[in-house]
Amino acid sequence: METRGQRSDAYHKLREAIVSGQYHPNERLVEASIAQRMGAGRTAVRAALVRLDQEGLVEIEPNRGARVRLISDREALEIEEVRAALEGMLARRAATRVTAEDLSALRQVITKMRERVEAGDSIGYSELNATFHQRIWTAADHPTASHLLGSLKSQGIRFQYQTALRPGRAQRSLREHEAIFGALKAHDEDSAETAMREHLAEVLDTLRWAIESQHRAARWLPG
Amino acid sequence: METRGQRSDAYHKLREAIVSGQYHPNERLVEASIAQRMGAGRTAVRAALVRLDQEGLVEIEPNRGARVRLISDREALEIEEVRAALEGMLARRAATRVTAEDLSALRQVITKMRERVEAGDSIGYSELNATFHQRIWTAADHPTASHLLGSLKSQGIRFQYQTALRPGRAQRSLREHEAIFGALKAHDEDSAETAMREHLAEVLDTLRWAIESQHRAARWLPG
DNA sequence: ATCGTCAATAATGTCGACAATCCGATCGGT
DNA sequence: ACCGATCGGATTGTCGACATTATTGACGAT
Repeated sequence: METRGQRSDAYHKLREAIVSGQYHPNERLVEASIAQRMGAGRTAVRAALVRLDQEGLVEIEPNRGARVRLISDREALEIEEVRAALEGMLARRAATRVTAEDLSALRQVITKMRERVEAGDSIGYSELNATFHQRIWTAADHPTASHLLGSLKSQGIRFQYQTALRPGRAQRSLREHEAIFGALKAHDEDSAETAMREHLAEVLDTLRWAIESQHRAARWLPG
Repeated sequence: METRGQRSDAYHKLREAIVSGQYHPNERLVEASIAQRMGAGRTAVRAALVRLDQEGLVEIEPNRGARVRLISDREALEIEEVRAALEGMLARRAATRVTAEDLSALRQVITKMRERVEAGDSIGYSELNATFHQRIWTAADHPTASHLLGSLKSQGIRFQYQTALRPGRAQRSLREHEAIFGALKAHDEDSAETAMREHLAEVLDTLRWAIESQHRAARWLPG
């Protein structure tokens, strides 16, 4: 029965396409073409767009259609700030809840991170970074916050690798992660939260630097 | 020339109706009847429901329709935790950004709060409470966080007045607000954040108490 | 050449109809 | 009386058609 998996995942497909960069910021999202491209009806696509709009990934202007929402520099910084506040809280919670498996998984991630740093592989490092943080989310066992963080993350995706460009950042970042790990291992709530906050404060600074240096570059090569 | 203001505000209307308690948790939301009741087409109502689902106010089960989402006790506590983390950050930001008008507005609110406490008017106090916090949001000038807080608040609406039931709570709450105000007035970031965090930690405790005492009551009067 | 007007086109917004699905009730067998 | 199958009403899901609205480009007046 029904070989084709035509479900209501127009939403998931479209979301994935946007997050993975197949559609660029400000690019128009025409219902008909999307519908055709992913073999769904216009109705389903419309519903997906409404959801994505509510989620902040897409912007719908009445009678003018939908486009991929462009996250401004300022907004990216705000997102990072929110992330810091939320993850600080999660780190605190995680400190009293991490299981042995969590800790061993985290330790493994850190080991791989160290490899990546020594290999000078920034993007590999960034990905491990993401899994490290997400493991803490699950350890914290806090669906509400995790959900929000996931949503914010996909909005900030455009800035994901920007922070890795700063020279020497990876080494420092690695040390910060080790500090977080240590606090979690010791089940020390306060240290865990502060370590996480300090880490994300650094990230925030680095992001500010990246954005600033981007502006500087744009001024040299106008157009 | 359309005298009737039939716009796409099916969403706003429905949202307001849910938040204001016209529809109870778990109540079914039948597209046809809602459409009729608010003079919109089924299409618009459908779109509104999708948005509300994404927003967390409504739950759509495929082929089974939409109902007002019931926020569990656990979730209410999680929401309050997130709120604490976010508002702590906002208080810190506000400390360096409050204007003279902000401060005078806050002072006024506190004055009215004191009146309400002395009059024993818990619900009047709760409303002032909301305006106090929201004024801080605007002072913090942080759209991303404010937006999230607004959304969370409407989800937790069911528990809004629960915390006011605890004896003596209002007096303590008032003192906490005064502390926050003092820190903001002094433009002291650290104090502002800690004051806000301590305040919301108290609120969280009170909420735990309220939920617990509710359970206790339910055990005595089964059914 | 510049500006405004207007038509042609493309895309969105909305409606009605119908198919698919679910829920409850009725009915028959044991 | 109990249980499972079956039918009917109610509701959701989807499609196609059409009206509405923006956008583009051509045209003509100044």
